[in-house]
Amino acid sequence: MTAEAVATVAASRRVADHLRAEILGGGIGPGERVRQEDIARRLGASRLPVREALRMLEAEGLVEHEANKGARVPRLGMHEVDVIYRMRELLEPLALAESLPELADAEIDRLAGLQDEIESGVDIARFLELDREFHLGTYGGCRIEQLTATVSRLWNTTQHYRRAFMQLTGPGRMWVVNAEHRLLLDAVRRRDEVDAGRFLAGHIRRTRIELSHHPAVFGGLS
Amino acid sequence: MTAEAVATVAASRRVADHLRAEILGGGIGPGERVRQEDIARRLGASRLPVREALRMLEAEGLVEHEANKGARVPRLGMHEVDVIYRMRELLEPLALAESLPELADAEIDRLAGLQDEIESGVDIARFLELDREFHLGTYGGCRIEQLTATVSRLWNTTQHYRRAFMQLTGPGRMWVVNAEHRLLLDAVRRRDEVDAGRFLAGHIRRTRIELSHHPAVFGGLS
DNA sequence: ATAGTCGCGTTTGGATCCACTTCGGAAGGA
DNA sequence: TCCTTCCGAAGTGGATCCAAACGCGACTAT
Repeated sequence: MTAEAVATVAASRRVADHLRAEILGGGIGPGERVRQEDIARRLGASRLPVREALRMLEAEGLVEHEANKGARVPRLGMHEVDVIYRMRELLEPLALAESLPELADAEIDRLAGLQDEIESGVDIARFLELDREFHLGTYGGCRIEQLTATVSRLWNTTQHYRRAFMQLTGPGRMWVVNAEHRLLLDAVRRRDEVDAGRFLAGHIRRTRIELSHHPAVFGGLS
Repeated sequence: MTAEAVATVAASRRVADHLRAEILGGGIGPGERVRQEDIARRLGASRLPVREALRMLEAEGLVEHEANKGARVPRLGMHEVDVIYRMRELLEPLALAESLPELADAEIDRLAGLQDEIESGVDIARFLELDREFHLGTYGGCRIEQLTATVSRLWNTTQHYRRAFMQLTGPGRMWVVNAEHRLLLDAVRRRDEVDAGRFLAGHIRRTRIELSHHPAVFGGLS
């Protein structure tokens, strides 16, 4: 319609990006249906790229698909989220070790800047964005597609429960997060993969355990 | 064509299953292109379900997609396969621990039967099928979709290199595999997740190291 | 009054058709 | 002779149209 065809990126990718952002931002929420025609009209595209986009998101674990019944955002139980966090404890130190030698100093500076903004006091939505950008940023040097893709999937599928947890508990224990991030950053700067991996695994493990103390995060939703 | 429309399974799933079997069976091989029209004509379907199937397989890591250039089976380097095996060392013991309490005795008997057939002496193609069925079977009790899907992906993307390795080295050290499988099976029967996890990690690690001693597996391919 | 059944609307699944990009080859000029 | 450029074929991306399946509501019969 309007002159939006500036960059000829594939429509299916554009749709997928939009839907991903909407789901991660909390606009859709677990258990909610995603109707093809709605999305198509809303994004000004045909249903076909929407279908392909939904297949991609299904691959990323962001939606689940049932034959003749359409797509919906999956609803996870506490145990499932717990195991996904255990997977993160195992995989992310590996991704970090792969990334460390390739990580440019300038990039580490940028990550430190993100942490500065986190400590400056931001709202929950912004914190979730920054935290994600910070951690995934530390894996930016990892060239193993399978590993980075898997880690992203694990982050994506649990995003909603991180938000619910933050909304439930408030910023009271944010100082712990900040301390862990600072220690992690320092180890990254020293290119010390052992230290960095230990801090990282501890950071994820502590979050997992705190999550398990708040079952309300998984019970009461939209 | 023929009356194959017995069960009305979605065409896209049928296409995906067929392609997956063909790629895992070695019919397509790394670096090879997968043209939509070819597949569509060959399976008697339109190009649309083929496109959706390719998107699913892309999600499973079996093909990679480039805009306006189509899909091809990815070609992995030695380091990439090495890291994927490290991921397996970390994740599969977790999947096994999740699976063990739910695994029925009858299922364990069936897995032992698979190992019997492996030891009876089979060709490489059959061994690859049995080995895959054996290991993934031990994770059959794991109810965490993200974990089982990830493990399957890791198996899928490295299948071709396992085949190349077997063809290169022959069945000389098969007794090691058999011993490891037997020890693993025994620990599984005892529902000992610590022992089982240790044997499993060792099994994967040994394979990874042997693979790394044979760079020819990654160099010479059609 | 309630439970079962029929039927219509909504939504997804699939096929055919058209447009755009890419790659290979041939022709022309330096 | 070799490089450049243009053209055609092939293949992918996208849109519209048609068929099939699920869900909900109304109606009927017991």
